[in-house]
Amino acid sequence: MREKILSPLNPEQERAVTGTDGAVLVLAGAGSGKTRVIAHRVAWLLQERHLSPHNLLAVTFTNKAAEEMRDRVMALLNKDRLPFLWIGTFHSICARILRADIGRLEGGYNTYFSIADADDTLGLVKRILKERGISESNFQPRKVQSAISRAKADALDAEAYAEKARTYFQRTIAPVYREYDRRLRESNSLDFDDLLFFTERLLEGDEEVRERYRARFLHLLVDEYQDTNRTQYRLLRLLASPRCSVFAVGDEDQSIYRWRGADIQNILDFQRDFPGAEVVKLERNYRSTRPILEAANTLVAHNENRLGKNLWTEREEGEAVTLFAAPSDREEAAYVADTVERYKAFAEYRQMAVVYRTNAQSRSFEEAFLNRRIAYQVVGGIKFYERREVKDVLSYLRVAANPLDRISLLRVLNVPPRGIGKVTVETLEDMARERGGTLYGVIREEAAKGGLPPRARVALRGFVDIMDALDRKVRAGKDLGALAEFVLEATGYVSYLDSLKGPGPDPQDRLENIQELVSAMRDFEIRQGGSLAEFLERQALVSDQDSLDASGTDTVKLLTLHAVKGLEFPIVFLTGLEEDLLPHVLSQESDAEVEEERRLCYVGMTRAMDRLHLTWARRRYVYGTLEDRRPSPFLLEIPGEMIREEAGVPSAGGSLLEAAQMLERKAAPKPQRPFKVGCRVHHPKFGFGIVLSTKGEGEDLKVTVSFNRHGRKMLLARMAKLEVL
DNA sequence: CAATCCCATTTTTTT
DNA sequence: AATGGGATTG
Repeated sequence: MREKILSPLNPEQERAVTGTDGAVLVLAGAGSGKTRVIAHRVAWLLQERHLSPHNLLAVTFTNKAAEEMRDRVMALLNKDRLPFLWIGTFHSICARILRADIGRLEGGYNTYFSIADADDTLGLVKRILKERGISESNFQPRKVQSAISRAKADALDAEAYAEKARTYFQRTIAPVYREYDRRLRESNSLDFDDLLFFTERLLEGDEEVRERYRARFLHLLVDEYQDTNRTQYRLLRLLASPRCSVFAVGDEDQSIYRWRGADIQNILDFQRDFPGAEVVKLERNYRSTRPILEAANTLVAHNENRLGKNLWTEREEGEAVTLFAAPSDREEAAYVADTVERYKAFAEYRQMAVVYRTNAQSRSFEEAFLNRRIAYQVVGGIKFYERREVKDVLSYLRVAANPLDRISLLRVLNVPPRGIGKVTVETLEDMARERGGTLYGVIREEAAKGGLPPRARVALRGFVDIMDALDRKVRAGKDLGALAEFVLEATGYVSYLDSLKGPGPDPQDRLENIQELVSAMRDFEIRQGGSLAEFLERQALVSDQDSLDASGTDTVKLLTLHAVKGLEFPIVFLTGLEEDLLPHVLSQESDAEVEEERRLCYVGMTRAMDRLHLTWARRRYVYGTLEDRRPSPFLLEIPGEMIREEAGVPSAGGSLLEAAQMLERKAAPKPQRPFKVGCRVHHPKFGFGIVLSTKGEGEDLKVTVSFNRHGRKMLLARMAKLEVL
């Protein structure tokens, strides 16, 4: 057994696995076997150090990674179950902790709390802004949402935020934040940040709970440490007693979630935070050939803010990395599809991946693959559980599980339309406020009697009857699939979908999505034996990667650079290597942002085991208009001799030299089109801003600018005294 | 109250 | 290109 755990490891990996009981930081380069190190460490602790599974907590980045980790450990130990071993994402672990003890926090939450997703919370922000007459053009809901999220990551609740608010923006949204939290509270709902933030407050404020977990967890193992945020860091410190061993694995070169609050300083400061920590570097790469690794190493070496390491591989021989400059995005897709077909002679589809910066780029590839009948799967994108029809059905179930969930209740009250209109809803909300009762309670009262017009009352009655019947089925312990089917049937959802023809998604597709939901619920019931509440929680916390089908159908994977993290493929197409796409237009304000984009590129390159193909397009459709594109500056950071240029279509020359010239040309002043999307401008009255888009030309050139202080304005270029900076 | 039409805007990445 | 919101109409 001991052999099984240690023999597959190289000396550095073994040192990490068998390392001290103090803190350990494993700096694991791409493809150096970091997941393996955690799995083997867990197995080692259980087997050789005789720890109980009860004493370990392993944190992964996705639920899928958690499952794989558990499988690996079980295989190493020849066990077919390990029920007391906690493995999960920060969010799912926090949800679990809160289910047990959220009642000990102030705020009146109970164990049936719902988890509000990004869509729910955005809707909530919009409603609040509208109610308060705050202009959405100056306070974009998205910005407000992320400010609230940021505040929670900094452990600032609404009160603390209001106190600290200085800028006009902060002072305006402080009450919005307060109202947002109030609404979540009355809905017995938590957003993603709350899951972490509440757990922090619970552990910090409640000694008994804190000591319970501290006494339990003797080892904390954290994967992807470079992408933890400040709250997660504080949680770690709260959970770790002085005698607990913290084992963190990560790679600062793969930190790509700064925009979500991840703080690369966590990993850079590990040795300071955990004095005496042992540091193990894993620099041997088992994945890629030398040409691939060399190109990737050279690129990422341009970053300043890194610990630095030197990845090497024994796979000396290998095909050169190629670069293809396509005349257009269509032809880029055609090139990829053609190449996929050629590989198909000796490789499987599943061994190939097409990677891009933005989800919108998947389209041209989907079209090309559809044409050539290449089987593919888009990972992520518009997520399954965010599709409207799926959310509608889920919302019924959410109300059944948590009747206080007002957000879900308002969503389905009149879906499919049953005659409960805006006026009625407003009346009901007023009544709830006056009587100090819950919205759901008021609806039930008014359905039975009350002062509403008869038509509205009958409509309410219909809704309440459905919910009552659903409730009975939940209590009777009906299986999950049956619950979903009941919702469909009782609400007449299928014929409602039929009536939705016209623009928008094909009703047939929507129907299939719903059927998919029903079978996902069945599957969950059979495989995990889970309850409705467990299904809803799981569902709320799935990641893009969780949708990667394990069923093993042979498909080419299409996915973003973020979604591809942690995966590997024999053949990788890294596409859209263009200026303003990678690095993205919206991410070049600071060096830190550009460095993150460079890491993103590095992550994409290092996914490839045998073949890496880079592509870009000279012209591309962006929001429906054809744009001229330039190659990504990152391409010039990789020496020409490390890249072989593909001729591809004869008319397309496209050499690195040419790329260099184009970039030089760009550096020189460009008089003909001064207002480029993304460039900074100054206006005498509105101050500094960024050009969002342009319209028309010559005399009629209009420029849309997002000003720092004054929001979005559309200006006539020849009138406004706009100065390009 | 619901359906229809028109206009404007757009996420870059997601637990 | 596609989607969502707002206003308008039946």
